[in-house]
Amino acid sequence: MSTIAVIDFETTGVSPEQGARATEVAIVLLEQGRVVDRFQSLMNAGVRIPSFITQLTGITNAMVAAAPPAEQVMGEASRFVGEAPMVAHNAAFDRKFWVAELDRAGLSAPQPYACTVLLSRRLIPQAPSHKLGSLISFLGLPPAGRAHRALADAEMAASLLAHLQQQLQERWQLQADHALLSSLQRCSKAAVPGWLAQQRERHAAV
DNA sequence: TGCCAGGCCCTCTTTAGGGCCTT
Repeated sequence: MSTIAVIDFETTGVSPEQGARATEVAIVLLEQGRVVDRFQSLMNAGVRIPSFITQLTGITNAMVAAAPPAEQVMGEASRFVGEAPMVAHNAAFDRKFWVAELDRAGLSAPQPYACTVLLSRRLIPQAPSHKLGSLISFLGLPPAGRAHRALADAEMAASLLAHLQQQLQERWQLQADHALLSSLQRCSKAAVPGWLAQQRERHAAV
């Protein structure tokens, strides 16, 4: 049975190359569209949190100071994910921090990533916004607690991913595993209808 | 004080520019 790990980081900024560090990580394991396990932890990377980040996330310096070291948390997160493929909302962002924080902990990051922003732009082009919270609201999916906290955002991204997988199955009769989603996100939006028809024919021929 | 990234998409494009999305 294929397991997908949906991840979300809270951080001190947008770029590890510019010194930003992770402050919290959450991972939700999905199997056939259902949540089967969760991991969440604040982490202490030894950096101060900018005030606007505290306003955005609610994560304070005191909270992070009381959290376990970043290296320890990333080691636990890495073991939790294993070799499962990963998905995030704007995966380019979370993947950078996944790679950077694991590298600091002396660990590799071999997992492939897919992105729910790219997927939703292709499968839900009519959405007025492709921000995570906006998509959840637009689709009528249940919110999962405070936005901009890692577990709530990971739960919402998982809910969005399950919805996209269901859409692929109901509208195009495609079992949306990670390989299919990764291929889909590399298509241009204009090419999606033809690509989906091609995939369905291929699936029917098997 | 103000700014800082980067990959993707769309269009008034392709020898480019601006907006989106993440914290």
